[in-house]
Amino acid sequence: MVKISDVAREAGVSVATVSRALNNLDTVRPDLAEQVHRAAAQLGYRPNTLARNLRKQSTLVWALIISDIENPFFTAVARGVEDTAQQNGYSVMLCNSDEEPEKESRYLSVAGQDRVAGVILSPHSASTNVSALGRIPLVVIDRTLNAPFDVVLVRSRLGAQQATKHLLDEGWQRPACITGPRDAETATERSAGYLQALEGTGIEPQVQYQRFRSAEGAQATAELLDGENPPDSFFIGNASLALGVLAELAKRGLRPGVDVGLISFDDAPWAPFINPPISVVAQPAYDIGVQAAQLLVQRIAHSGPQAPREVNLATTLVVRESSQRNSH
Amino acid sequence: MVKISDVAREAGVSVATVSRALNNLDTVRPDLAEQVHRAAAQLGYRPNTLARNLRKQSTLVWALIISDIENPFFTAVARGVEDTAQQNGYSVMLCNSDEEPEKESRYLSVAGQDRVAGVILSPHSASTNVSALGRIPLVVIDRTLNAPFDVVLVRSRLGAQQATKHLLDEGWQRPACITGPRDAETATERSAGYLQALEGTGIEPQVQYQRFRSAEGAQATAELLDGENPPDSFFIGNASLALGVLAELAKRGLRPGVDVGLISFDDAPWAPFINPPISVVAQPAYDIGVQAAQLLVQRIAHSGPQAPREVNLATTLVVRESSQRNSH
DNA sequence: TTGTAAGCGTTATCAT
DNA sequence: ATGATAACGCTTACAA
Repeated sequence: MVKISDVAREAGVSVATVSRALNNLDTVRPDLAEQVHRAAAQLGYRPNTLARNLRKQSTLVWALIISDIENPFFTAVARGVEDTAQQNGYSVMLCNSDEEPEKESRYLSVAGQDRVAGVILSPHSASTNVSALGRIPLVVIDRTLNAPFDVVLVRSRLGAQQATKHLLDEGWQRPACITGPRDAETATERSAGYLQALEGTGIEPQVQYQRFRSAEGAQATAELLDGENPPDSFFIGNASLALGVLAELAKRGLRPGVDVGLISFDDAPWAPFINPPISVVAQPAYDIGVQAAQLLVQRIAHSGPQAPREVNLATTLVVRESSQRNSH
Repeated sequence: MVKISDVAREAGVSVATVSRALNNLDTVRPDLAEQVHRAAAQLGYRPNTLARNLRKQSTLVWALIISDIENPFFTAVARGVEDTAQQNGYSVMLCNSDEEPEKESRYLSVAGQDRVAGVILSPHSASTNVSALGRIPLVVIDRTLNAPFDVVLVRSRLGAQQATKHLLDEGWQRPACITGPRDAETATERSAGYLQALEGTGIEPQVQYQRFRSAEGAQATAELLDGENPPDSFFIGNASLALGVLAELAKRGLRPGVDVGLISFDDAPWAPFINPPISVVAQPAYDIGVQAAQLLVQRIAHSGPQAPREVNLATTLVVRESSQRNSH
């Protein structure tokens, strides 16, 4: 393996000059720099990242710790992070905490140990302990933390309110809300928006808090429909829940967009293609990733203490057929 | 930051002994080892991964380079790889090549540069150049490479044949095949299985080669249905295509499982939940990840030249409603 | 502007 | 079984 001293010999300069030239430090004479670059190219020199890391006590790698890699929302976020990282010379190590606190803390610990340059985290809970990171810059996404860090959020509540209002505007009379567990901020923000939309309408709110999974969506739907005051439409807190709702409705022969109204959070890949196409509240997932990455780049650059920043992004109401009346 | 020499002083031994004790090399007296561990714990010693990497010229990180992070198949693979890596003390850096050769080669280059301990790759094409990896162990998945490496594959052709035969057994008369582009091995293997199933039946095969995307699935369906010999059923090469097919069928008022038969490769999360539930050829995606990871662990352990191994996994036919006649 | 040399914190070799 | 000590390949004071 050709190293820096080989390049130095070939170029007839010292290793320090080679290092400076290769890192484009403008304290080196242009012609010498040129000479060094030629020598490096000729010998096929590849800097040894490992040595560089040890010397600088840091790497050019980010850790992106997300809570569910099988959720299309997070994969879109990941693409945003990755593209932006790339542009800034970083690689990203994608870690899937699978909503398990132990996995999450192990990844946090590995990130600290490996001296990654920065971390982007969608925390399992607001009380997630990030002390293992030491002074490594951190950006939080999707949910807030009980500590002052840069964070990128979406206005979930507003999106939920708009979706529910849309249901009402379409003429549905009794919308219900099926969302995630009470201890998930994303879940409660969405039900809060739903409740806001119902304020002053005289409609009695019905909210089901379940885990963000298909089976639970089906079960919640069944309970609501079998209840005293069966809803005629649904605002659903995420795409997995929506699948379960759809299955239960199909089982009962209830057609979305005709017999029942339906709108869901998150624009899953399947939403536009199934029958009928599903109306959704789309989150700017890719952009969340980009914004978080940009905050991280800045945080790394100005490593001094700096007030935490918060970025809030808007959702988009995408009206397809499932939320309309008599669309068939 | 407390380092190995601090532990050495605290324990009253040399740094060499500390290193040996901490790495559980049984060449150290038990009581001394005990003493070292206590000292390390007391001081809160955390080994510096960066120094270790430089010294060993390798890391405890794998690169997993997949071609599409938004494809549920690959995310399931990723989970299998990650869990197994974890168990063996490795972290995994997930890289999304997005089917772009340039991204793929950049990741290959970063992996080589960063001296990762091993790489698992779903190559964009059979001629992907992996020379940037040097002697870093490599395991290939999903598609083969024009070079002798360990590989984990699925018996796609057999799965496709079974699916098509199932369509025939259900009484469908003219199944068509919609699959990926001709230069994708996974695509052609699936059409090959379809063709095999039709051999000797007197049925005229109809195959559409398209990109693995929803829009193309819709278009192919339209072309087939508007053709001279419209099919009465479809064997579809992957889940994205299937979404497009479903959309086109809905547009024409054709109901899967009643007016038309339908079975698709890949058990997407939405497949069981939509109306009607979709029959599929399920790939053992998680297990592919596990197997690939295990091959990699072994390859790393026995770094000497060793004959490449090939693991072939079977698909599972999952019959739901879309492939049946008169299921309603 | 350039060169010399001192680390960065381990692991591994070689004596003892 | 243990201890000194030389790498690993780079970056960066400090000196010139």
